[in-house]
Amino acid sequence: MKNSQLYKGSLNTIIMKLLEENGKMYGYEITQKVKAITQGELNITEGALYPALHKLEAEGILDVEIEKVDNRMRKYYKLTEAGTKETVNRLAELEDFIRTMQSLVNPKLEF
Amino acid sequence: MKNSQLYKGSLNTIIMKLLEENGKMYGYEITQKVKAITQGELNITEGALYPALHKLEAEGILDVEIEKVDNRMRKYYKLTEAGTKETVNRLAELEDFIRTMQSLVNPKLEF
DNA sequence: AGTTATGTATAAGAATCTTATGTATATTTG
DNA sequence: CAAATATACATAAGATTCTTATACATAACT
Repeated sequence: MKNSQLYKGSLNTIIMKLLEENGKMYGYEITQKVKAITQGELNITEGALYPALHKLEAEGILDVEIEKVDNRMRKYYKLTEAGTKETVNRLAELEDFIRTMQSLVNPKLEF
Repeated sequence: MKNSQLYKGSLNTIIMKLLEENGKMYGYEITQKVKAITQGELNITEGALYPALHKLEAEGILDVEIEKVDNRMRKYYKLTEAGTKETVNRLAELEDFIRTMQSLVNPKLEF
């Protein structure tokens, strides 16, 4: 998704957070949204996104709903009830992670 | 290194930052230092650490120096000149990454 | 007419990490 | 004193995640 290896492992959290915020989204929409929010910093590739979405669906985190718009297929994903709960955990983990990395990189400061 | 997948890809940056700060360190020392700094949050496994050190050495980022202390072997690693330069880049990448993740998770706030 | 944008999908390979195992010495604990 | 824990390095098999390439299809722009 980026030249930097750091983004590895963060895709699921990103997807879940966006869905929590926007209710339902389709794959292509997610890629564009992330690109916009990060001002081009982060480009999610399809090869990473679609398998991730399928896996989250298989795990019961996401529900899917197919629509046809302008004669093109769209698969809208939204969080299940379990997915909504899990998102809370994932976001807490992300905050812990960021705090931990800050403490490693900036050991002098308090956060 | 942790139950959370988020730490994937951050090991190299962590190693390089610690070596930048402490001059030279050996593997086991790194694992203990990280555990201490993060108050147990992050435990680097040997299966991740040693291959990472070997690779950084092969890439010319690290130099190695073997010592024998208390009849036990220690391999001290330190940044090469190129490694020191690269560390600057990696830390900048980490800050960008953290900022980007913040903007995704906390889109209302400014950073 | 050809390129770009929209939209989803998968497969091969790379990279990173987990888990398990192996070797060896020193120290602590029951 | 024997056993467990700590110190110290190493690798191999497998899991997971991602990149890169490819594939299909329609819409819009140039």
